[in-house]
Amino acid sequence: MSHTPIPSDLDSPIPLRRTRRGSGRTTLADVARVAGVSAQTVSRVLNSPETVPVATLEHVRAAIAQVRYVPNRLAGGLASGRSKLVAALVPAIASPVFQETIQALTQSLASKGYQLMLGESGYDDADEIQLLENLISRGPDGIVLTRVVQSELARQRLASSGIPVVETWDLTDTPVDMLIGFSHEDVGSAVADILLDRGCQAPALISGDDPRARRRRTGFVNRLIARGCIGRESDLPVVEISAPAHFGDGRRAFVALMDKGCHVDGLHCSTDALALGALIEARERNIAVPDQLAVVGFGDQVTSAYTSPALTTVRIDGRRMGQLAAQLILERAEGKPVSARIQNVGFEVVQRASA
Amino acid sequence: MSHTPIPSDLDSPIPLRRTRRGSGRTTLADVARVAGVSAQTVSRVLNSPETVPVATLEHVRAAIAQVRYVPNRLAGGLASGRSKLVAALVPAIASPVFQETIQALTQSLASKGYQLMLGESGYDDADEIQLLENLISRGPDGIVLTRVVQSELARQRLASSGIPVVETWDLTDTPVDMLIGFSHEDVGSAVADILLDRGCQAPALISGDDPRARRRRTGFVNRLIARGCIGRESDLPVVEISAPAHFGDGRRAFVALMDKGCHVDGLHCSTDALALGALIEARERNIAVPDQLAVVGFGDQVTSAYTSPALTTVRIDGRRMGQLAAQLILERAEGKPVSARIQNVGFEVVQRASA
DNA sequence: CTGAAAGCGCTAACAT
DNA sequence: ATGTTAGCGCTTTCAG
Repeated sequence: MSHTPIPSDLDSPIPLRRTRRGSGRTTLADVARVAGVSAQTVSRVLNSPETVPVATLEHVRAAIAQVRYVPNRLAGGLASGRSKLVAALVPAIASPVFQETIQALTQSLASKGYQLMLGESGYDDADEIQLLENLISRGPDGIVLTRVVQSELARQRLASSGIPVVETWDLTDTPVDMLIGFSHEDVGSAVADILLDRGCQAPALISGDDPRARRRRTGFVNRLIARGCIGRESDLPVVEISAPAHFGDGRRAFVALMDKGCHVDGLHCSTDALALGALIEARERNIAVPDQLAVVGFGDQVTSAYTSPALTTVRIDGRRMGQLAAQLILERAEGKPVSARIQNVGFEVVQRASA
Repeated sequence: MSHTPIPSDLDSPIPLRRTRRGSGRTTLADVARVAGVSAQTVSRVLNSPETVPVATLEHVRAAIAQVRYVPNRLAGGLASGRSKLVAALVPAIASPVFQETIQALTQSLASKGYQLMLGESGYDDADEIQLLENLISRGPDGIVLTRVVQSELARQRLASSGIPVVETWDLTDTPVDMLIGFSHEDVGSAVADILLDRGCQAPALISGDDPRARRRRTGFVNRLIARGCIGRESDLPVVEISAPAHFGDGRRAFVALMDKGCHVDGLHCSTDALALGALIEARERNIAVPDQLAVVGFGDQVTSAYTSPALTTVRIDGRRMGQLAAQLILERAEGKPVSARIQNVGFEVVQRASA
């Protein structure tokens, strides 16, 4: 109850209750003491230098350097409500598909002193919520998802957290908050057009089983039907591969397709990795690409331009999505008006030798 | 000055100084109120459930669920000194080389409720320190570096931070703290042996320019000299590529090598990506691999097993390094004895068709 | 322009 | 087994 009962000259022998030992690390207060100013002034030097006269600025900065002060942003974040942390949730970290996005995010954020926290959700939604809660509990200033949120519970948690959310790599009519993506259905249609335009009559599909690959498949099938190439969905030979799909899967899938005895003159693979596998297997079987078989991938991996024949594919600008997502979150975090909550970045058909 | 001057029954009209508005989010105290217990008990339910009787446990958990409480780990971390955050610093996020390590780290940490913060250092050390300070300021419980720390200043900062540090993907006699890696020199020697053992007489090298690639080069050259294949370093035709090296660079480098008019019957490329490029270009030029030219890569990317001919290469267990790094940090964080501060995980030569 | 006080939401230390 | 109290290190608010 008593505040330092009586200011005596003697060292108080009365045990001053208990005390928690500080971490021992240098704090703002230490800097303030050395510089002969208040902690507040040091804080201002760090966070709003424009409000401090140059003389003070330099003096305090010298003190900071002298004591090798490293701020504690956990404390800063707690006090200010801004952590300068951004969370990103990716289905698979090792998938080349999302790397440009992750890299662009990291770089765009780092340039403003923000840091990325990375979480891996996997392709099923089992612990999506747990992961999200763990991320939210760290008070990020924004959350970037490289897909549309699946479960209703997760959507609610995100919405009620009040944290800016950007969903990417997809479109939806009901985004949680902000959205930067492209239409997977349209990609499917565009690929169908490539094959039909070059005269293919017997198309086939090797597809992943994640929701987005499924939607590309839908777009592909619908366009084939619309243009009279096939009568109904079941007319299209399809091999489905469970995500994450690799090179070897494409090779095996192509074998499976051939074993079915299908005649195929146009093949769409739902990732470039699968397409490369198909390409290799076709060569082994002396099937000429593109003359006997046209092949179209998706994703435009770095390697795809250098295969022989070079792979015709669909290029997605993952880097741009990462940059835009970072921009939206930074704008929100700094209270600026947000450029555009919903953006369709589209895609680009890359015509190469394989189709 | 005054503490609630006179406890009166009336609502004090005296303005109670100022007050900061809480974030509005549900706090421990809210849960405590609903459950009719103290905040401390709720904290114990969350952090050391084994010390709480089952009845209380269930009661409090019900309250937590009811008010949809999400803990604030910024506050928790500040109070306890443990953030359950681990920082990782990678030269290039998009490089396939480090993906397995990042993924393994993320997964191993997530299983214990820890979260990964990712930083990209680039291949030069310009802002290594700034990045490190930014990461350190977030109070991580551990820092994983996918290389040996370069600058002395960075080493000091790391050491004085008191945070457990694991350097990976390399060996050194003077680790900052813990170390999990393999010898790049030994990799170079091993590759030289592969080529020499199959009778190559005119080896060449396409190499990256980062410090580790340079050390593989040294090991390669020294073994060639030791076995009498070349007389001195300058006898070896070398094309150096600046990191990050891609597929296309390998192709161009091989062109450069041929343009020099070198006769080459054995080629080592310091990454698989470079080797794949060389393989493609060799095919274009009707150079038979491995009969006229043996090719050995480094890294064993997923695609390397499926090229034609399949690539002989050196496999590094990035996943294992990530798991071990996570394990060491978790052990330290939980005050357990640490398994082994320094571990050489070695590497494996993967003999395939190209050599 | 600078400083003092209060408190962000939580856990450690002590007390019961 | 549970509660009380005092901070963790910082920023916000208000007062000069």
